[in-house]
Amino acid sequence: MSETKDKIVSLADQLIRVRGFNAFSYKDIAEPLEMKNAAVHYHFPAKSDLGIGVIQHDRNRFAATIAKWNKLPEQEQLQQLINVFRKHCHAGNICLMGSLSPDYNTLAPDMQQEVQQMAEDILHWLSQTLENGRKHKRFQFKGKAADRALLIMTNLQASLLMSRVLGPEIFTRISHQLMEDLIP
Amino acid sequence: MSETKDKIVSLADQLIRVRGFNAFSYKDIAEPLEMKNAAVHYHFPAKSDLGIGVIQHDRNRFAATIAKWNKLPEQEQLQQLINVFRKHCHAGNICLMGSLSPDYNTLAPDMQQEVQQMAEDILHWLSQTLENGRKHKRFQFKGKAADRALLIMTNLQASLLMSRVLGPEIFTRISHQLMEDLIP
DNA sequence: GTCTATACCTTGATAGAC
DNA sequence: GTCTATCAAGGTATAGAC
Repeated sequence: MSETKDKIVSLADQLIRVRGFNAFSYKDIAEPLEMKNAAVHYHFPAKSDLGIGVIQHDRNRFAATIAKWNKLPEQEQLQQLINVFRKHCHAGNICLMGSLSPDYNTLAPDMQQEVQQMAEDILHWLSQTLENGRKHKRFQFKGKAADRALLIMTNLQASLLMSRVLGPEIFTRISHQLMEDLIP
Repeated sequence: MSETKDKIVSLADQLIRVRGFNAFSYKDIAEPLEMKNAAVHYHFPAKSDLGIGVIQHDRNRFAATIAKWNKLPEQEQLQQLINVFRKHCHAGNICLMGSLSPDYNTLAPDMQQEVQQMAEDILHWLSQTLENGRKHKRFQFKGKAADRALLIMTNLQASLLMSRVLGPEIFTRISHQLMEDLIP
């Protein structure tokens, strides 16, 4: 990936999180990078290509990140995930899923599929982590790990949405209570 | 509120939930109602006026609805709320908060304030209901009722988002596990 | 309350020179 | 790879007749 392409993806990622996929334009990419509208279209012909680029970049980064956490005890792995969300929260950002899923119906099919796979990625990892943590007596919870992963995932995702409206202390309260529920 | 105004608000409500505030236009309102673009502007001069109209309509309806539930035992009140969300889910809709909070940064200040108040409305009611339910031994949960309300609210809100991407069984799993956690 | 007509802007996207 | 130039389409919003 060229350096320019990389900068475009980074900026688009920010814009999606801060304003939403349907609320930014190629102009918002081109201007800060001091290039022309058409130059952006050279790298990403259609807007959905740009969206897909952003998601794939995020999925790769996520895969690399959880690989680094691999040896940590499960409760610390989860805490690391929460820290990632906290950083987003204090930067005023929401997560990609939280931004793209409301717009899902307006997205091109190939971009929809990418969103779907991103959701499956993170749920799969979280289910595994919860399951292992329970096995090692580091977590306690009722029901299936996959269902618990859904609950925690929705907590984190929507906590960023609510924080945007009601302030960042919302995130703190949610993440603390969530951890307290889980630790024996 | 005139009948026409009412139809406009209903349709705008649908469009916000299905496609998002920044992804529908006055044309999408005017055409199905067989009127002209300008006629819609007569009722709602700016798009933010329309957005505010939709939110206020929803807040009023919510207030009327919870008043009707007032005499029910708390776990049934919560189940009623879940049923409302389930209906949205199967219609392919998300909740207003779930749709408007990602777009929050792009909204006019007076519309932002309305979104904020809507969030406070529902959190206030849910906190009270949880607190009363715990007092009457119909609910069990750790921590403050206000924090628990945040967890449950984010579960419900984001369950509609995830259902849109991964299918409606996501909502079923989340709402069941959520209730099971809460019932002694 | 609704219409026609229109002003004015931004959008996503393309063609072709360099 | 980036540019200038341009496109058609669609957006919000307003003026003024009926």
